Amino acid sequence: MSVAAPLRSRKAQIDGTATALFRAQGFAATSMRELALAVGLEAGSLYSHVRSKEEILHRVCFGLAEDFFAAFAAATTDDGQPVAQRLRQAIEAHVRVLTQDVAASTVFLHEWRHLSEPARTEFVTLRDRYEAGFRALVQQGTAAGELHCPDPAFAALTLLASLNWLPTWYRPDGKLTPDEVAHRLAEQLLGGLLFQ
Amino acid sequence: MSVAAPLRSRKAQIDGTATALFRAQGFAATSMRELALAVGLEAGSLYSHVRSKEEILHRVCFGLAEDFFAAFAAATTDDGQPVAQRLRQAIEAHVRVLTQDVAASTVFLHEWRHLSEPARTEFVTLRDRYEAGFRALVQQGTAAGELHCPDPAFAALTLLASLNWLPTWYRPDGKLTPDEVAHRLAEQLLGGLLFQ
DNA sequence: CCTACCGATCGGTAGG
DNA sequence: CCTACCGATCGGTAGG
Repeated sequence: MSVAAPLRSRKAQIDGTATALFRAQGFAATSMRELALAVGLEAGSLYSHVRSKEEILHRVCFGLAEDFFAAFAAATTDDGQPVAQRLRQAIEAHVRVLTQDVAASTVFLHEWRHLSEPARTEFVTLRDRYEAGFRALVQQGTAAGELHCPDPAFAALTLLASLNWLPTWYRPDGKLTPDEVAHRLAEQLLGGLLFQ
Repeated sequence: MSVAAPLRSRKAQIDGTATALFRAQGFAATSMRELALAVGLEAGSLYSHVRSKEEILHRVCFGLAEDFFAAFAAATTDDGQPVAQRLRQAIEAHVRVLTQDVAASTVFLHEWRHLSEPARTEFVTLRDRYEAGFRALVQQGTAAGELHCPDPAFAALTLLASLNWLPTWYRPDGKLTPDEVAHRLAEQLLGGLLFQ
């Protein structure tokens, strides 16, 4: 007795479609009826798979936060590499997560304010912690004499900021692969930080 | 007979308050009743000063577009300066417009998609033209051997992108003045483009 | 997963 | 500038 079958994939389909709609129109301007139509269900049926509209947003935002943390950790595990090299890898990792799912990234970057408390505060805390990781790298690099900048905290902030506009212009079907984009961005941004 | 008095300033007050609300919550999530309350009127009274919710958005978006164009033009009028210097001035001018009204800038950067046609297309056209101005500078600078980058169009795009995240982190009451922020950003970004 | 529906709220208008 | 109100639409639920 009872269901069982396509529950998992239905939910994933709903999340994915919702992400695309949230990206294109914003969370507030996207209605559950619109989502239902796009996914081929009646409005009320959505609630068999999803508790609320905000629950979808919550999953997207915190899911991507996990991706960013995992990518950063993998990119910066110390192999005795110079700090500048680890920073370069962190930049490229960040870009790769952004390019992997542009829609989800846009939602992550812009729509999180529609989370209600306490989720909203939790999210901001995560973001701050992530930024602190970059800040630490820039500070270490500066202390080690590998980077030169008047204010490491400012440099780290604007460095990350430089990357986060990417979902606005990046096209997955463009002529540059994600890795090429990541490499060029790192090159362009680090060129201003590295000695020489 | 008839009114006359505070019409102008009321409208400006409504625009300003709406801009702050649009920034904080997004256009779609901001109701006219909320705006009315914030401005000390009843909901219906708003429509004595304003034709529609979208009209406010239209004014903010296109008003700021004018500011950007004017600032760019003033910053790049040729005094026989090197291209790199004109690019630096364009960057600083862009940052100064952004810092001058962070709320309006945020709306300009993010909420324009809630414009309906044909305004939306007009807006995108303006943005493209503005970006083309930066692209031309980077291309000229590269051709003149003042800048070095593998792909001027890519560099111009990401350069501007780097600046546009500013409203997300910039605090008018921070320790850096707008001019200092503008200068540091230009320094950090151009450092990676300039020879040496 | 659908039908039918709830109360709330939306942008905007009429008439003064 | 207010009161009173319009039709539409919203997120979500009940009951099957």
